[in-house]
Amino acid sequence: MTKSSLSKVRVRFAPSPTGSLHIGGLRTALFNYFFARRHSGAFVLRIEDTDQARFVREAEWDILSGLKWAGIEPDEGPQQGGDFGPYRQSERQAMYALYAQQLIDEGHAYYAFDTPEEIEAMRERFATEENPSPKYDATTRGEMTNSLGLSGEEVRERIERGDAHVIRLKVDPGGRITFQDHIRGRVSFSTGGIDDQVLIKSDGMPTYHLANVVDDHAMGITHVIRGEEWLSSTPKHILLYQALGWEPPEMAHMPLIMNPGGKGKLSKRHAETQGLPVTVEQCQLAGYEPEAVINFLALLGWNPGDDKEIFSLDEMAELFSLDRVNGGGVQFDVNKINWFNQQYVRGFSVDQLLERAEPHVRKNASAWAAGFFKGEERRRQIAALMQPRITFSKDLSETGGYFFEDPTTYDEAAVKKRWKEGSAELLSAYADRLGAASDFDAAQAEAMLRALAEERGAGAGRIIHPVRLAVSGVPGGPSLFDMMEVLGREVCVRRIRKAVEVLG
RNA sequence: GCCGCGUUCGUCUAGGGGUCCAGGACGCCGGCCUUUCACGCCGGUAACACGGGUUCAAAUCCCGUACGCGGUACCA
Repeated sequence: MTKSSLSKVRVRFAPSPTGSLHIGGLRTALFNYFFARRHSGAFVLRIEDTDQARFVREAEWDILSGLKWAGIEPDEGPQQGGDFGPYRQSERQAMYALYAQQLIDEGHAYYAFDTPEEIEAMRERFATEENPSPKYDATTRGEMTNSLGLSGEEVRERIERGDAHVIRLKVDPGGRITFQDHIRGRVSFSTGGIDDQVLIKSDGMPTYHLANVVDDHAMGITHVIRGEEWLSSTPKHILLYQALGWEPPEMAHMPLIMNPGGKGKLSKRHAETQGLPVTVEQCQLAGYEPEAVINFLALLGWNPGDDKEIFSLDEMAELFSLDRVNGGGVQFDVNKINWFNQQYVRGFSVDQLLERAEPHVRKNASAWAAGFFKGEERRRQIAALMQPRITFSKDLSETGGYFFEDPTTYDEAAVKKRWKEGSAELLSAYADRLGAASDFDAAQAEAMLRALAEERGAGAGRIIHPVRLAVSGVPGGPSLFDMMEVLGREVCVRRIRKAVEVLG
């Protein structure tokens, strides 16, 4: 019986607050969240702020709001509290110091006084072709300044004097660490390849390794689900669990999201050069719907085994299983995430679509954006007409401006193709009839147009296309007559006459 | 360099000894619908990294090679 099968599942998402929430991080959070929900467990947020140099004040807020946007709020965390707090590592320092001391007392760890320069010198001294980067480990620690070689007296003296020092784990090189990874199966490392890991840094802060192990244990974490970049740290962590006399949690290392092309982890730098949304913030700005983003992210490396692709958060949480997560890295495909977005946009009710578009429209200062908020019913008509033609809800605020403003230019290629000899005359006649008609709606506009075409012995297309051009300025868009009805008679007549004047 | 993980259409994947001359989705290309553009529908393109085993039978199991990625910090 493993520990996890006996106790309630507890997982954690443990980002360090160094910047905005990366979608790779969101995906890790998502998988943890799914696993927790699937097993009726708890999803814990822990902030790993032990690196003072890289700490970013707003990052914690950013992470939280990113998770909230995605719909996965933690059950426990710095904001929501919980029985295992505090949830920021900077507030748990005393605990790390306590266990570090215990490790020293029991001979599993030692003080080291070497300066970075001295360590660098050691590396240079022992570097060979086969081993270009020697480690601080069993083979070299005898050469260094640490409590293993110094007398107890001298160690005490140095510490009291305030000499900079760290605490290192004493790794026995003769062992082998083997563990069962839920995604990769059996994974095995020789301890000979592991250096004497720093546990407490000279500023008194714990390193990731110590803090992580202590907290996962103290917080009752049963399953560690994290990115593959941690796989080779896992034996260090298991060594720590052993030294502390604790049972390690279950492990699962997720495949990484790679740049398009497969070169390296998806990076912010890459995002900038290729315009990819790499952070939650960028996703929001680009107008992605959260449902699309989480659906896309979840299916990167995981799938429930059938052909279905569109899943709600709840469905995924219900179906999720670590056994169905693949081991290989996955490339970010902007086409696919756009397709997901389009699927969700198309599935929205008109009111939902409008609701999603609104914040984006508000940022748009154009005259027509102002017009967008004028008539409720009209806005709904426009949204309904545009819905099958857009990928992002915010496209409502970026294409289809002709619903609000008269076109000022006419698509050149379309003019060349559609504006023929006689177009001007036909359009003038059509405008006259529209103006004189007793009624005006889509059906009327169409009937009049077709009647005119027939009278003149011309195909309806000879009028439809130039009218579309006159009315919208562009070659594509919703059904011409629906569009005309929404615009209203006066506007249509005005635009047609204007086009006749401009295009001759 | 060393250690670890990975490798099915361009991409995300199904499949885990016979049902696979490998299925789905995105993309791309054609067609239908529509006198627009989309949507939708129909069709097409395209893959088991390579080499050895094991087996009556291998995409599936084993070994090796290649390639990719990750790690190799007082960063997480």
